[in-house]
Amino acid sequence: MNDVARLAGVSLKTVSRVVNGEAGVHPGTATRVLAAIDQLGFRRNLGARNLRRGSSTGTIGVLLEDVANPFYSMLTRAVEEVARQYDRHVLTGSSDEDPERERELALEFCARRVDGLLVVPAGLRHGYLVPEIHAGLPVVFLDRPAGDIVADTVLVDNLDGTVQAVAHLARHDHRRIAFFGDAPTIFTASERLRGFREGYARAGLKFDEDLVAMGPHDERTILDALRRTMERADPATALVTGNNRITVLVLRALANRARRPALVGFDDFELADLLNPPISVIAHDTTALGRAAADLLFARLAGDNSPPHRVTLPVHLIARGSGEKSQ
Amino acid sequence: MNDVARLAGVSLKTVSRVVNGEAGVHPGTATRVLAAIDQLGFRRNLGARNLRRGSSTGTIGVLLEDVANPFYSMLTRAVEEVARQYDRHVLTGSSDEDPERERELALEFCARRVDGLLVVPAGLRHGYLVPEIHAGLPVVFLDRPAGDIVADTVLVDNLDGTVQAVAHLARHDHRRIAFFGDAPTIFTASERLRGFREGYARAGLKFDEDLVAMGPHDERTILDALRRTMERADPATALVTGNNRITVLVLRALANRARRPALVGFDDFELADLLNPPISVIAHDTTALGRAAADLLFARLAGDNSPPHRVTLPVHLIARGSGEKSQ
DNA sequence: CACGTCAATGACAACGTTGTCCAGCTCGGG
DNA sequence: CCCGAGCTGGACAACGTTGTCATTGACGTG
Repeated sequence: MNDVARLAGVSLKTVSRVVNGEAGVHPGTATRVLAAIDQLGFRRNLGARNLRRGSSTGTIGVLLEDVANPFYSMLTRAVEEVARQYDRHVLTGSSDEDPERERELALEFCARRVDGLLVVPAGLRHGYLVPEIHAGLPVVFLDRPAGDIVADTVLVDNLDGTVQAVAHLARHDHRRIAFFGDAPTIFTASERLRGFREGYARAGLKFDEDLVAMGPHDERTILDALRRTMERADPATALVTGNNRITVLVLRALANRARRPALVGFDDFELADLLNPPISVIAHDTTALGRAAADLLFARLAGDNSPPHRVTLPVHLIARGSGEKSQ
Repeated sequence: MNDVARLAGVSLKTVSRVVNGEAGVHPGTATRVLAAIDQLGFRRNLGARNLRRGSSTGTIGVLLEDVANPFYSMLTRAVEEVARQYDRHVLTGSSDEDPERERELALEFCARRVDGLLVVPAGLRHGYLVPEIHAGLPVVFLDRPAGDIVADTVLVDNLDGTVQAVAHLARHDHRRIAFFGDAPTIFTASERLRGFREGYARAGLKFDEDLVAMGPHDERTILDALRRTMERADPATALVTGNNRITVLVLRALANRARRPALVGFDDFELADLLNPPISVIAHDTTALGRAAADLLFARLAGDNSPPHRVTLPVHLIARGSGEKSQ
């Protein structure tokens, strides 16, 4: 900016005025300054600007498990869209379900003075965020609640989802239904398991612990789980899968089997309707989830300081056929 | 930091020393300072730090079409992974294929003093980046080349991809093959079309312009295109789709049809192997693409100033069945 | 002509850090 | 007892901006 001023033969402050479109600069002077800016390829340093003005950095941080997972990338996009309306940019970080990594990223983002933080928490302890929140940083938890602090949270109705899944399968005469879920330390996984039991209870079925296989899952554990639950004297005739990844693992494992259990998966996914049979799922509006969380964040930034909200978005079962009978 | 100094009863500079782990601070003093930091919830302002030190901001910018598209989210993740190795964070921006938006985002990222820029270009003119590149900003173009400037670029072998697709279909006795591609202004789309023609030539087939339908595509244009190419006296018996989205649109449009053309899609996608028939695709290693581009960027940051590279990654056909005959 | 008004511009401090340099203290050796 | 070395700690400037206030000169008015 100094160089620009020198080249245009004006003071630093005048350049600043031109750059900021402030009134009270002679048009001729402004033209000279703009020419100098162009010639030097000057671009004002937003870091310095924000420092001086004490204003926001214009960024928000998003912490999630893995941007490559379609579920999270849709969330990210929804957040980006809202952020754009408020002239903010998005810093993303993938925690890979590692609480320590999540903490590092969160504190790093704080040191960068993000205006707010959206977190899909991996860990259960978020005390480290308390000073930041206290210092005025808005934080919204997304898809999962914070472990040990009260804060804004936007969830989907996990429990109701698996309740509906079991009800649907029971309606189609399934009596022995298995559940393959993610690691029970993950909130959504344990909620979905809870809903699964609840569904059994409401359908008046006898719950059998042996039909539950919690993760983390990979190809091998899924094959194991299928063997344990399907190849026995009283096999499960139906299966509920606890998230999109597990659903895909199961589909792949079942691909070449003659007999397949009926199936309802948690999370909708692209092409579910084009498989044979089309896969019934518990769907929720991922975009709405991201948008709701971002809206809440920006409401906080705009000064809303009501007590922490906890929003639960509905889920709904999309019956496509795979839940109706074993094939 | 001032407050911390006051509380600990030391000078500003001593706090700075403690925060930076510099030598020459009495352990007792350090402890007092750390306690004060803890008590006040102090977190150093990285913006100010970078300003003062004139050092990097520790961020790189990634510009792409849409983070929600699995192809781009895999790229993003690969980039994030490399960035992490170099202690950098990632700012993403979706341009939605709008060159103006891309330009805005790029310049905004420059003003934020990102250390480097990875761009999947939407527009054809990138002159606006010249001053920045000249000023030392490393920029790597990814998946598509820059329109009008020479710069580092990492591509996949689009041409070879559709050449292979046509060869594969011709090998299975298809003589009339249609191509549904994206808007021809998009580099990858026009390259793939070029490869498609080249494939016809190499297979000794007679090219028919009427079997080509370039986008942008949506549900309606795909239905139109299918009608035009398939419901005629001399219908196409096979189809090459120009990217993952178009492939999915086609699959959905064909879902309830009795007769389906043979199909080869550009871009692999999850579950392609589980459809009926399994979909043959031209696959490329998306993660490798993102990694290669990021590696190149960080090489530049590390001081490599050899002439611009242009890397082309290979593609390969995965024959799964859908390319073999019409059903 | 003196004065107030207004438009245009500039000098200076400050944002929160860190690098440079210097001052004070302690301690051991001569 | 003096001196220098080594260890602590602080004062000050600077990074690139912008907010505040002062200065300059031109102009219109009584």
